[in-house]
Amino acid sequence: MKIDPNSTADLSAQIAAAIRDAIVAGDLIVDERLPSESELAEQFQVSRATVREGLKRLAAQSLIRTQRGATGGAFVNRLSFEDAYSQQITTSTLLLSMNAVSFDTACEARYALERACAPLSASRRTADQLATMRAEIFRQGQPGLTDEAFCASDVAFHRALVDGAHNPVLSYQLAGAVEAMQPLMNMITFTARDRATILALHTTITDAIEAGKGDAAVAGLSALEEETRNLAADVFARRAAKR
Amino acid sequence: MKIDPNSTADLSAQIAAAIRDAIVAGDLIVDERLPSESELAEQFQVSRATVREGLKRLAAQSLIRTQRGATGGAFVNRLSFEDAYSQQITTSTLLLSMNAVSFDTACEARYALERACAPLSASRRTADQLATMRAEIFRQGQPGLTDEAFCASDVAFHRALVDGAHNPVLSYQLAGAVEAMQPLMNMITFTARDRATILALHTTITDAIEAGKGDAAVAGLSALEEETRNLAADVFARRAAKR
DNA sequence: AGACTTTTAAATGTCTGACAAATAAAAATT
DNA sequence: AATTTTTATTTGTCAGACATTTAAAAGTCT
Repeated sequence: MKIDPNSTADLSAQIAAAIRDAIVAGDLIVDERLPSESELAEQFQVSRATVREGLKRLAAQSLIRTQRGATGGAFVNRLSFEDAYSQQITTSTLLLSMNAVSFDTACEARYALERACAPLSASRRTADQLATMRAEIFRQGQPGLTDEAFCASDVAFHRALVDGAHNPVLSYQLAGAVEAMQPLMNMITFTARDRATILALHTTITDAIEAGKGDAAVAGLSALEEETRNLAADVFARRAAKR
Repeated sequence: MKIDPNSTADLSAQIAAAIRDAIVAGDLIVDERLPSESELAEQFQVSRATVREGLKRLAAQSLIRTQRGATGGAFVNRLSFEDAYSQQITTSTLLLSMNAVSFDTACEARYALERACAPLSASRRTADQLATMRAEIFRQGQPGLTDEAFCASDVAFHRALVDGAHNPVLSYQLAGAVEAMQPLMNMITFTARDRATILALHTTITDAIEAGKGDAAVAGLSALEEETRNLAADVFARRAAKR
């Protein structure tokens, strides 16, 4: 682990990169303790403050965790799926909001990915996941539900569908795509008729999943995608007309 | 933007969270300049060192960038797809290597996602992307290619396929899945016969993409998935037998 | 007046040294 | 032997200083 004294980059960034590389390369293994901040400072020939800034960068990416006290220090962190989820969601959300990604583009990506899960979910979903989907459908039918609550329930429904594939890697990837769409979905106001249409499609999809018919679930998702895009197009058209 | 003086969490983490929330909520917009470190220190009632540690956390996530000099400071960064790619790849790679994700699970996720792109790619790919795919196939046929180079070319091939969908959100999601598989793929040694089989499937897929036949491309990817899993199973079986 | 150079001010980057707080091991006490 | 106290180690935070970079302001020359 070395840093380049001729580089113009911040020392703290170089230190973070050096340690990160060591972790990715497997030179530092999970739960291994890094040298103390003072020792690292001596190793890299920098001050403790600079080492700390480097370590904070790594902590922000959940690559290390720190512990105070006599036997404390910085430890290589086992990146959990949960940590990765939340990072993914933050990143995806900002990516969409900052880059003028069109609703259609985001929607297309989301449903394409979700269709990839459907056949797996149809053959593997647990009774529990199926029950969650039914419960969310029921909730979505309750009168007096706010648009935000409707969207949140929608996310929960799709989350259960995705988790039904029983593939943590897929769930992780999809978490970003599904959750990042929520702010965009929240811009839509759902009429009672819109909700009824969506509900019917959710039921179609759930029935297909229950019956183990992946193809039918995929078809249902495609119909839902079209419906969602039409709804959004209406909203944008109305908004444009107002100006 | 406030921090909770009763919280036990690190002050630098709280500061980072407060600013991150402000960015996600849209209170701080892209390219907006944050107050200087000294001003933030006064606002949060902490030392400048603590503020800096918080800012470094945000910089590690590409949420801000800093500039030195008279008109410098910390600016809200427009999270680019490129930045998001590389973060995704690091995260995905570590996630797989640290969590004992089976080859089959990773492989299944990867090909499921890739099949989601295939129909879009079949209808939208540019001539350029098609040429890239053909070029990589040609490279993969060269004798004397190392296993690592073969894998790298494989990644480039699939990358072009995914980018053919012309959906940056999909490309971003897939970047992680495809690249994170590479270390796993590198564990496999490819015989000449294996390579020929893979090459044939790559050609099948490319032909389908060129002809605009999404279904055929999907079928080709499924065949490739099976082939890949069989190869891996052989490797693991041989390795187990050696013990 | 305009072009060039010098100065200045503001900001981040780094260093030093100190103290606070947490924590586990070692030592002392009951 | 069990409990309490002490000690050492480590991270978290602070204060102040200086280095470096940068752009604007001031000054100088043609």
